[in-house]
Amino acid sequence: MAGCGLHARSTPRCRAPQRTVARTGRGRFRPGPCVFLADPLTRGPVFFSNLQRKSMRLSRFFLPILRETPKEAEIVSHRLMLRAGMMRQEAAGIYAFLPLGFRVLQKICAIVREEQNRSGAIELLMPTIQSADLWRESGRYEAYGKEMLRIKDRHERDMLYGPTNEEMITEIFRSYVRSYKDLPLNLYHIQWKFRDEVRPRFGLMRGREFLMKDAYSFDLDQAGATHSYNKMFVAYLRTFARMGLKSIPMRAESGPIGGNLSHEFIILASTGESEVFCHKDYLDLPVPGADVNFDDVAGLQATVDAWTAQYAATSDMHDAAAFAKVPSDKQVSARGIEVGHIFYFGTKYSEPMKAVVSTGEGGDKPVHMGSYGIGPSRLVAAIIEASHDEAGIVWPEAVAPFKVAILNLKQGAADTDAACEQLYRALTAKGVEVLYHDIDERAGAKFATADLIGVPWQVMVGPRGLAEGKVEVKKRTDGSREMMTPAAALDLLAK
RNA sequence: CGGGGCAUAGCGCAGUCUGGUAGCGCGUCUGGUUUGGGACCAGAAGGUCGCAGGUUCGAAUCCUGCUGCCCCGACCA
Repeated sequence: MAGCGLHARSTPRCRAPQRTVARTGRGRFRPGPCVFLADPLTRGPVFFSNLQRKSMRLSRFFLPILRETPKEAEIVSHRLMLRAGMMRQEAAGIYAFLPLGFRVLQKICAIVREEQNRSGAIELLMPTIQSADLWRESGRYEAYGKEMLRIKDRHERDMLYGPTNEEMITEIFRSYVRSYKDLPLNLYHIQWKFRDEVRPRFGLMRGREFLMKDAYSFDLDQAGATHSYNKMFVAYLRTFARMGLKSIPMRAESGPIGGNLSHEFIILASTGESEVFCHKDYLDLPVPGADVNFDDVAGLQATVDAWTAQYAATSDMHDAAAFAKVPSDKQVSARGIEVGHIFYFGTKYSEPMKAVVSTGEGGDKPVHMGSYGIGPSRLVAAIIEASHDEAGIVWPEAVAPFKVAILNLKQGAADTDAACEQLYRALTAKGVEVLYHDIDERAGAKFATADLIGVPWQVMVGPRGLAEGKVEVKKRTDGSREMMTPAAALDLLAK
């Protein structure tokens, strides 16, 4: 399915941290309902920023930490998400996001939205349930197979839980758009999808229900479609970079349509599902800034060219001979996880579904389309795969559920309680997202919890430091710590 | 869909071979002592042993069927 552009075929192999080895398919991204949360670190539009509480006291939060790992979890991200109380499995491949996980999902969605919007795409929201008739028009109702969850309503009408939305968006487009003057157009939404995998596995990495951001572009001709494709290409580079990830676009199977306009965006993670091969230079290529001009056709093309000039392929597209031509000191073979997939498929749907526009020269012609997917729910897991250590998750600041954790090392003592309270209020007042660990637990337990849930900064407030008027600030990424006055900590963390 | 495994307290497990009325660790609750890397003592609560049949005086344990979940493979335009 084109929609499939959004995912991919796959063949990966997942290496769990210690021993597990698993294979995974690539190709999907799962998305979900979204609430949007403004990322305090970004410029750009902010959406519904007040829907989410900035700060929380752990005593009033819902954070079911597990000390031991449920045995069904094999890969790191799955284990850590369960232990950190981020999600819960409700059925094979179907998960509930608990508050902590939901916050991360929202952060991811917010970044995806901002970058989609920046590139000129427009958000709408299509339903999860679709009519089979729509799919009969494109011929995919019969072609899709058992992966599609088919449902009958009370009137015995054939319905389905959407695995993707090409048909629906094409139907919407053709209902309103008649002229080339309304092009180009790129519409996207972030919605739950369902693909009834034969074998769901690896937690969020390959579930059946998943949140997906899928965008669909419409252009008069291939040249226009290429520019639309390039816009998404650049938006994707920015999106993943903002999440603290190094993503590398890799040429993907273009399928029966032909052409070479399809790329998978792979992030490197030692426990990644698939084997990837690429030129080392990709690791240092600069990502376009927020001021990139998306209307600059030549400029965008130059950026895309730079990002596709060198060798980069997943194992199933790997060409050993071509890779051998890369200087040996520049050869990188690693593991990766597919987090996005963009695809140009021309008139595959517009033709059978008659999505045509007048050309200005008399007559109509089917529009050229492309579809572009990102899997926010899969990204939650992918980011953990790419960023964790023995103690737990290490969130990149942009997607962290909270920026700071305040650990009261002696709950109930007047001085530490007062210092924590003051710091909590001051940070919150400055808009910093804080989780105040105010439960009466031993210091060690608090350290373990904070490390596990991966909050970027920990402020430890204990009698020892307070005696000198100081608190200790620890950075989760490298474990470095420094004693400083509460005022200095406030300064450091609120900037 | 083929192959393998698991299902006993919230989580991790023992008990099943050799039927006799369910146990350990963690967690939870009470009280006390503790308090800078997952404390200690004392006490307590918590289980249709996945479901349904069968064998038996008696089934977590043996037999049959079913369901769910996990892993490997196939699949993943």
